[in-house]
Amino acid sequence: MRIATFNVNGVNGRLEVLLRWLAEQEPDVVCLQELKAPQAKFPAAAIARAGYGAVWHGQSRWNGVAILARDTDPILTRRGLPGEPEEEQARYIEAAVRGVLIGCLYAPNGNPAPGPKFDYKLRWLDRLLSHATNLLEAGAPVVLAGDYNIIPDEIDVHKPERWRDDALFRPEVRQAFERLLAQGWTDAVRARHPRERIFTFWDYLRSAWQRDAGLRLDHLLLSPVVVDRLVDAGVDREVRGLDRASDHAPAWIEIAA
DNA sequence: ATGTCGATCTACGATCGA
Repeated sequence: MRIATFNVNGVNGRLEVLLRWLAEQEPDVVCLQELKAPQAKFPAAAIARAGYGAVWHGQSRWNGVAILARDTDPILTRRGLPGEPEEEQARYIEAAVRGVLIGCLYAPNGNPAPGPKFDYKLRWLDRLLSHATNLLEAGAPVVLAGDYNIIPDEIDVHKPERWRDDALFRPEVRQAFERLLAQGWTDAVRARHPRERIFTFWDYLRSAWQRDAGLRLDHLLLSPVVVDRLVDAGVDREVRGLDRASDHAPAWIEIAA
């Protein structure tokens, strides 16, 4: 069973790229972020024609998250994190697919730091950590996948010194990621490739893709029972090189059925 | 400092967030 996460950067603007990748890789579960589409404009019909059921949490202009499931419908368990105000940004959705609970998240970018956007990012991560610890309690198989907007470590960024003061790499957010791991979650791609330089994002600016000046921002965190089933993990880099590509590439895990 | 996207409005260019 293959579970992937992909920040599409506009689900309608990138529909061709998304459908092509779905057809080629046939992932069983897909977490999408940055839909940039209101609830009514999610391309559910085209995605259904590709063979996927979907649940989504849209928002006009920005944010937006979705969970797709091949040949079945995800069973929605929540939209938004616990304790969020009703008018909160659309950054979290959760559903059960084939016996695995899938949390799909899009953490705030947080730049510029310091500032109100950075403060919002830290508050949002606090809410995520509270929910994450509750998810572990039952001992069920859970995958928390998405764009964390966190560079976990120096190996995850092409030039660490240039990113020292950026909201993606500040100690406060790296510590939030470490606290998730301390709760008992496993960073699947890093666990599978302990010393490899792996990126999931390349900026549109300054020919970042051509220079391979990337960052690793998209992560799949596994609860302990899922780690026991982990077979492989990786990144579909070639998707970043397609015409009209997102600035992110999909990251994925393969777990024993 | 650099300077690219998608979506949306300020609407055939400008803006915001990333």
